[in-house]
Amino acid sequence: MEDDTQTLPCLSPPHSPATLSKVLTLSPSLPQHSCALPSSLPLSPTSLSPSTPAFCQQTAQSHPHSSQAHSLSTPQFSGGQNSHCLSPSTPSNEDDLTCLSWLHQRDNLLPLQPLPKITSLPQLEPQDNVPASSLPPSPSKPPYSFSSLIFMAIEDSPEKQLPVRGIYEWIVNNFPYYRAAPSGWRNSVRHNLSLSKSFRRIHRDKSQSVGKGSLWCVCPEYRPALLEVLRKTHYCHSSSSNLLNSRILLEAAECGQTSVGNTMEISDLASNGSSLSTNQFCPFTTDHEELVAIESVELKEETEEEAEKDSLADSGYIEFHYYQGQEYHYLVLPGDTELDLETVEILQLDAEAQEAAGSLLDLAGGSH
DNA sequence: TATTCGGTAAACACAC
DNA sequence: GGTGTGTTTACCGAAT
Repeated sequence: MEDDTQTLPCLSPPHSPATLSKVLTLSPSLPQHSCALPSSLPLSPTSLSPSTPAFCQQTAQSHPHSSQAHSLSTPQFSGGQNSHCLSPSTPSNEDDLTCLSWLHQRDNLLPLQPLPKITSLPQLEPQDNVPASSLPPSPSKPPYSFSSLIFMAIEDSPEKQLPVRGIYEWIVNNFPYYRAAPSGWRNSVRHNLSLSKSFRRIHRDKSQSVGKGSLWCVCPEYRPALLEVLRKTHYCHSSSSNLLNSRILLEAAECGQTSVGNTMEISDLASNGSSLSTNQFCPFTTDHEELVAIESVELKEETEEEAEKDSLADSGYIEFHYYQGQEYHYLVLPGDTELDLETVEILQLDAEAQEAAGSLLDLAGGSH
């Protein structure tokens, strides 16, 4: 019964959230039992230093110019070259901001799983040389709702659609808790799929049928809401000062996209102005630098003129609209963002950051 | 206190 | 007939 997932084709990307979880799991700010690592990702004590996350090390090597990683606690990735999307051949891949690349690129996702609602922090500063042996054996239940899990699973798929079985597998692969959990959660998944308006069933052509059931996708109109839920979940469970976790799900929105254009969410932009990182989670276009500049200009204009029209205002966000090339984009910022002109200028002028960065999200930094 | 939301369990029908 | 999928209902607890 439970073995089916083991026989399923692997739908998970090479860089699953679990990967970075290796690093974050060892963060003292997080319960050490929070995340069980996939068997395919054996712990390597040498790469588990919280102060020097593996992804940072990797980035430092691949991006010598982005060495300002010293100020960055979030992972950096080689954006354009990174196969952020599971479907490299996807036509829209290059410009695809819809891919939740963060699912692959920031393994610091998983560490959020078990976070208790404890916000005490000072004593939670990262400690070096945390022995892997100190890791408790069993993972705790992720804080994400099933809707969020389903959302992430679907968004993480190349075609942005998955069969129920594929959703099962994604969850199991990325959240070890469910690997050993009673199978009841699958019922919950199905329950959510059926009950939630956020998900839509796609009837398969019988000619294409590769098994039972249908494919499921995310309703575009509900995507912002799902992203918001993710964000809130993140904040709720990562209010600690652990920078490694501070931007995980915020960046879910970075690549979010609605039917009308691309969406990027910079949730922590204002909250951590001191850390303009060059991290790259989002698969920006090759014109990213230009994109940044355009966004910056738009930020100034829209902040003054359009903020009140923000359709997301109720959710605490401000939208900034702009055109890039032939495409319409909009940038989503938290409503309480205090983005001043200086910051905008920095965004524009920080050529080095732009060079290495692929995501404004990481320019945002974060400290919650 | 009432409402909402999410999780869980169960039952049932249907398809493979 | 067994199993997986999809739907629905009900209940519970936590959060608002």
